[in-house]
Amino acid sequence: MDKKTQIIEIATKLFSENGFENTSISRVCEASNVSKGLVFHHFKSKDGLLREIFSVTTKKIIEMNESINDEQKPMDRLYDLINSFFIQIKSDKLFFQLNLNVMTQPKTRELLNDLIKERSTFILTSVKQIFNQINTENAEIISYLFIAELDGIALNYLGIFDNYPLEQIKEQLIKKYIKNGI
Amino acid sequence: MDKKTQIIEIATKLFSENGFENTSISRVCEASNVSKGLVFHHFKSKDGLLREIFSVTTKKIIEMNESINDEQKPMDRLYDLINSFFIQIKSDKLFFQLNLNVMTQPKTRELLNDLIKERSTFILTSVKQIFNQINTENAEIISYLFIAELDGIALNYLGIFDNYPLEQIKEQLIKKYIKNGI
DNA sequence: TTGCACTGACTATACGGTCAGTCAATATAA
DNA sequence: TTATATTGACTGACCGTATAGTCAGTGCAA
Repeated sequence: MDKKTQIIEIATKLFSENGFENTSISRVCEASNVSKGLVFHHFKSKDGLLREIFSVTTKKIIEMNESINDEQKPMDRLYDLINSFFIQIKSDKLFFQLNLNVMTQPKTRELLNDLIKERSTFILTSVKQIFNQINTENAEIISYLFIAELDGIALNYLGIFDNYPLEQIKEQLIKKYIKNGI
Repeated sequence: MDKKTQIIEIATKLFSENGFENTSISRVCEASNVSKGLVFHHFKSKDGLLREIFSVTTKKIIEMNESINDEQKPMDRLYDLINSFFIQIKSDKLFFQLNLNVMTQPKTRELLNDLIKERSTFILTSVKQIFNQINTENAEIISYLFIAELDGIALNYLGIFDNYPLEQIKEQLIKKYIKNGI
């Protein structure tokens, strides 16, 4: 494998597990069997490495979204969205962990500000599109609330509550958004 | 003012503004006109200082809740809860910032694990009590979702979206929980 | 021969934490 | 009242360590 890609992958894992500030470049080098010089050859700084990681992740999110965007009915797309969110949050905890981590730390949030804006705009637009097609009143505000709900669930599940009843919460969400008319 | 209290207050402010990992004890000392030795005289470590800060904050939350817990109707209490959340989030951004920060960083989350559990249990219990009195079906899950919504709103408002339409989101929340029957 | 991925020893700096000691206030004893 | 002992808040120089980042140089593919 390309060593540059390898550095990105290992760094993503370590940043997720230990947090960005608590992961030194030396540890990344150790874990990926690469010299310190090489990291700074490929990335202009530790901050630059994080930016690249965040960009790569955003690309993945966009690709994933495009692959789902079939010609389904909007209600089914919403259902799929909720389902895939809960699947992801269970299987890829670290990914969510890292994103929460960098978005809630003042320094990294500043560093990634433009990339965060770019990503969140994309997500808002996608969700709003669905609610618009469902013909929801107040689609924009409902979209904001929907995103807040998912983010809040991720936050509470990953960082706050023990024995978080994910499955029941998912059912409740589906009931709320799919079965009732919001 | 007591120098110990002063250290706690200044440290809270700096940790909130710059993040825990990005605030050195030296900077805390500078800002509060106190020697390094004194900080370690009062607190056994930097981590210990953070734990004390978090504890103090939890105490404040509990006190605040108890002062609200009048003999109001449960629906009014829910209304008050939502309102005071939105007032707080606007006026005390830094406070929320710090709490999100320490709960999403692996190292600090570990360090504060027991305190986070204690606080979140208290919050869940308080909210569940209200929904129980309203006679909500599935009060526990509804409580989890309600808390997730508020946390998500805080996260999105403080860390993700520009021009977050707080006021409209508040109205929508009230409509959902108070005017409709959830 | 040129260019580029790659190395690892090196530097400057900043960090958390320690420690010997100062000083003022309080308690004790005469 | 006066002299002495004890406490505990407080200082700042100091220490070992770890960090991000540099750079002169190596080896290899085109």
